[in-house]
Formats: sequence, structure tokens, C-alpha cells
Amino acid sequence: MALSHALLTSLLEKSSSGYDLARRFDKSIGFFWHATHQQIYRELGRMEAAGWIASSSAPDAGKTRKRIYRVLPPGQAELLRWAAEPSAPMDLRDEFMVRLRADAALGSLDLAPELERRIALHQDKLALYREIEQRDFAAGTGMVRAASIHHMILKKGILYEENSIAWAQEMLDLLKKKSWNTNPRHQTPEPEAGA
Amino acid sequence: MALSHALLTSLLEKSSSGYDLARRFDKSIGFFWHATHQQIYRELGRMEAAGWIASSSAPDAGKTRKRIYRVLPPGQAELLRWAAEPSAPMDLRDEFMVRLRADAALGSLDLAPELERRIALHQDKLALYREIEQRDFAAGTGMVRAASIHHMILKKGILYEENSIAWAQEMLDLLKKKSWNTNPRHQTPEPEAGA
DNA sequence: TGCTCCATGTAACACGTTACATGATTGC
DNA sequence: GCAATCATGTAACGTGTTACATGGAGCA
Repeated sequence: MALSHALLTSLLEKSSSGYDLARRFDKSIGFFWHATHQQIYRELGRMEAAGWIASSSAPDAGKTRKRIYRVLPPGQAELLRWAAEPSAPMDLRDEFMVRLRADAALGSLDLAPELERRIALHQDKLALYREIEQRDFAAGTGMVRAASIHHMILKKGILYEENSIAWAQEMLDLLKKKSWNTNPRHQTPEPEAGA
Repeated sequence: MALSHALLTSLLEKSSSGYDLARRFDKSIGFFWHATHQQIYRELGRMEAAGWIASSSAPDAGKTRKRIYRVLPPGQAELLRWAAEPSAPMDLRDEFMVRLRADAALGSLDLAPELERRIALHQDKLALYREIEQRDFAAGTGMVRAASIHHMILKKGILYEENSIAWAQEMLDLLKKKSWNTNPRHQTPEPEAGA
């Protein structure tokens, strides 16, 4: 389970309420990893029960139920323990690849519009990441360790978006191509071949 | 839900048993998307109940329970319907990014060995993909549409692995760097900033 | 008054993972 | 005979998603 550890990390950076955490998460780790508020409240409840975090009524709570969560020493110890574990690289589990294979099997399904929509989405995200990069990681400044790491995480996102755009554009060109060789000798040998 | 549609696509390419499907899946879509045999049997059961697929005892079953699944017209119609739907680009949900943020928050956690392990894993995968590319998509041959699409899906994987290696190597250099600027003016302004 | 946002929660379900179980076939 | 592989399944649990519910605060 990694969500709880992502939340621990986020709370270490800044104690906050579940609601704030959900919004903050969306703007940091959540650029890559979305979590709903339900997931977050559920994890906060479990972590509090486990003694990893504690909550207290927020100073600005008024009559609301607003609570501030903070990391306790056992929570920090758990995060240290977990960080040393190996983990598998993520899957490239993209539904669009399945749609493409369906297109290959059934004949043209006109996936070009969806591909164009995705290119636009990737470009928007890329623009956002570059804006953040310019704002928070201006070139030339000798950065401290933590900031350099945050910068590298952002760069991972930038690389991914750039790549996705380049690939999608090549794919789009291919889908728009008219003249196909129908000689069966040039087909792949087996259905399982080729990714 | 996309797994059922991935299985439909795979069965369209070739009717097969649940077991064969699981193995074939691992070697095609499953390079990017792993599914356990339990998931696959569960989905096959649902799809048969829904009338998307039908099964019959395999010709080579002998005394085993081996069954061959094939796609029925309603299954193909469902795949066509689904393929036209828009879908969100996948998350970059990588646990290692969380570990890096934990490292940034807590001080050096010695993540270099894990990073080196990951580089090796990415290199292995890249070598495998390139082998498949050479075997099934030899350069210069005018390919048919379906093969070109399969090639592009494979290329997506190749690009991703190349990228991951390049990024991880830069990250590794950064983690091994000794001299850090500790001037707090160079820290990022807010915890939520920077990916 | 009604609208939006803040803040927290329950319920139900779909999807994914792990462990365990069963029996036939193939090869040494 | 024994082990590995083929082939299919159940059970339990953890994670992720969607829908719905509740009530306070700020604003027009």
C-alpha cells in the first residue's frame, strides 16, 4: 500500500486537514496520482487508528468538524521503513492501446479524433508543468537537495508528456495514411507477437 | 472497465482457453498491463453470462476441463461501442516518486541502490522489446495496417523504457552529488509547489 | 433566500492481489 | 513414482470509484 505513505509524506511536509490534504495532494503528487477525498479520509482514519498520525480540532474550526492531522514518531518510522523497500516499476496501463489493438483487429475505428483530443490534453499538462518549473525552479540557481529532488520529479512528468505528444503525433500520421500494403506475407507471424 | 475489452480484443485475434489467454495476454497487451489468471477467469465468466462470448470444450481437452472461448456478435458490437468512447490518459502512479519525496522531506534515505535496480529492470525490458521489434517488424518492409499499429504500440513501450533509463540515470547522479547549497532562499516557496 | 464552497462522512460496488485448492498431463 | 506444467477454480482482502448525505460559512 502506497497511498498511506504518500499521505504521510505530504503531512510531514505540512500538517493539514483531510480536505486541505486532498487539494494539496492534487497539486503535488496528485499531478501523477489522483486520490479521491473518500480514499484520503479512509486512510487518515486507518493511520490514526494505527498511531501513525494524530488529529486535533483546527484552530480555525469554528463550529465545523475541521481537524488537523500531524505525523507522530511511529508514522515517521514507518515511512522510513517503507522507503527502503524495493518496488516494481509502474504498469503502462493505457486503455488507448487496447482500443488501437481493437482497431487493428476489426478495421479502422476512426480513433484519430480521440488521439487529437489526447494530444491537446498532454499539451495542456505540459504547459502547466513548464509554468511550475519556471516559477519554482528557475535555471541557474544553486538549489538545495530537497528542491532538486522535487525538480527531478517534475521533470519526469515533463518528459512523459513530451514523449506522449511525439508518439501520438506519429500514431496520428499513421492512422491518416491511406495506402496500405495488403500482402499477407508482411503481416506479423502470430497474434501474440509484437507488444 | 477495460480488462474485459482487452480480453475481447485478444480473443478476437485468436479464440483460446482462459489459461492460454492469460499467457498470451502476458506476452502482448500484458507487457504493459498485467492481469492474473483469477481476474481473467472472473471476467470470462461475466462475459459469457452477458452473452459476449461463448465457450465449448476444447478439442484437445481429454479429461481436463479445458474450454475454448470465442467472441460472439454481441461481444464484437460491444467492443466497437466501447472503442468509440473517450478515455482519460493513464496516471503516472509510480511509488518511487513518493519515496523520493519522502527522501526530500526526511533527508537522504539512500535510494541509489533501488534506482540502480530499476535501471537494470528497464534495460532488460528495453532489450526484450527491441528483440521483438527486430523479429516481427523488420525495417524497410511495407507493412500492412494491423502490423503497423502493433509496431507503434511496441514503440510506445520502447520510448517509455528509454526515457525511464535516461531519467533514472540523471536522478542517480543527483543523489550521488555531495555538495549542496543549504541557503534556505533557494528552497521552493511552498510544500505544494513543484510536482 | 439560495448558491457555492468548505469539510467530513457512509454505502455499495468494481477491480486487483494473494493464498490456497484440485485434478489431469507430460517428462525424467 | 515424482515433479513440473497445464487448467480451472474459491475465498478473503485491499484498493479505487461512484453516488449520496450532512451541515457550516460566505456571499449576493
